[in-house]
Amino acid sequence: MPATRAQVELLEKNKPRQERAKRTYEAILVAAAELLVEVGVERISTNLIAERAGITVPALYRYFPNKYAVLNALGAALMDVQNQVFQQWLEVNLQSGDPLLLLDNVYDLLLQTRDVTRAQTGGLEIVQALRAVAPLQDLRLKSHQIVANQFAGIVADVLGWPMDDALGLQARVTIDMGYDMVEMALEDTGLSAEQILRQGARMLQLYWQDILARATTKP
Amino acid sequence: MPATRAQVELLEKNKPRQERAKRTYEAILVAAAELLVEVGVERISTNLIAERAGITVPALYRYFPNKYAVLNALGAALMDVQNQVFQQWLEVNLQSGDPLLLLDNVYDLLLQTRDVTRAQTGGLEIVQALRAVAPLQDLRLKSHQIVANQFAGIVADVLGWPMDDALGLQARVTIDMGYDMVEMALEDTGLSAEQILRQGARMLQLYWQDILARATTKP
DNA sequence: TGTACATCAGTGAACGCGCGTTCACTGATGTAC
DNA sequence: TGTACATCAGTGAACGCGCGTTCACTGATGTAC
Repeated sequence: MPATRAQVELLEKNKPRQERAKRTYEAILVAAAELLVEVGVERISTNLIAERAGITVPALYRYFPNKYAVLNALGAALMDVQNQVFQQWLEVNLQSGDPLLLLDNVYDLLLQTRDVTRAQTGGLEIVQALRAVAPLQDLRLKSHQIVANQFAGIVADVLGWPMDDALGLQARVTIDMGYDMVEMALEDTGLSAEQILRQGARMLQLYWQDILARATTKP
Repeated sequence: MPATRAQVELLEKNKPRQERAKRTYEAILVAAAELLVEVGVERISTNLIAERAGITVPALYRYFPNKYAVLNALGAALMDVQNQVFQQWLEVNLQSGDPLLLLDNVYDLLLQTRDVTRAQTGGLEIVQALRAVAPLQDLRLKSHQIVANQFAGIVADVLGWPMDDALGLQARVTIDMGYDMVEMALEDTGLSAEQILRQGARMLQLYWQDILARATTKP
């Protein structure tokens, strides 16, 4: 039964080789992002995307097998910049020598992630589509998994802890909650995004202080 | 431009009056929930729903003006049972006399919310649809808002605090993160839902312990 | 520096299908008498 | 207790439209010589 949902080809077909093709490819992604905002996931279509991109439909089919592949490309790009923000945040805060600095700067990370997501046209709508559209769900889940593993690895490394299931789960919950906070900050425009993220950062900070406290107390 | 997204009639048309009609109405909701799981939000249609419900399309139109109204009814029902779980949890834990008991039983609340969401066919998919489909977004946001206000009111009441913006925001972040944790527990079947919720409960617990500690320290 | 030509990129036209929506209608229900 | 009838519930048929997808094709690009 879930066969209906999972059997969707997401891989891109021909990679653009010439200059003109690269512009077309980009135009497709830009058009798709705009339409995601304007009409929503449930109404977006290859016809609509091609028209907005200023090309004919068969031109789109040259690069993408269907609309899910377009959304997948959009989603992959967003996951990528989000991951890069995390990566860079880790590096900056680790090279200071004091790993506990990470805890103090969670708010910065959330804010930067918010900024980078908001900067992408349809950033929020892309994340929401990754959640709601079955063939795309793996992308977000795997991406969070990777970031969480990296985070857990560093915690284990810095503190000399074993990289066990418990740590893995704590890292995963932390990462997912972080992204959820950013999503919340973007979803409800009636609330102050900064204040939400400040509370969220505090929550994660307290969580890790507690994890650290328990670990150093026990042995 | 967002006019394209917002101008969707969500109100139901004729309420079912006779017995037969009530069965039809129910069959529509059941069919829609099943199809949400099987084909997803982007593919669900009034045609599909009517066929699955064993009625003709005009019969569906008798009760709902479009598919969004069907999803809205489904979403409203789910928000309702989730709110009832919260309501009951509050009552049970407050009548004990010690309001701090609430903190110890956050895990129970999360677990119960998970259970009730999972019990509804397409429970997770409904929540995801409420996030991703613009005309439905208000339903989830307003529902969380109401629950958060109620929570803030009780905290203010029990502890004799002023019901200010800060408290309101803290309550709102708490509620939203709670639901996000439940969603996470249902989304990633590769992880133990119970362990996720245990970590999530711990996070919220530490957060409120800190809020309480700061409040009682200051004056 | 010029051009022939292989390859890449995009088009126009066409298809069958499922979509949402409306209509005048038939049939079912339940209650007033 | 029986039935006439107003109201409620559901049908069949029809519509125009946008959807995804494919085809044989023309046109653009860039590089080998």
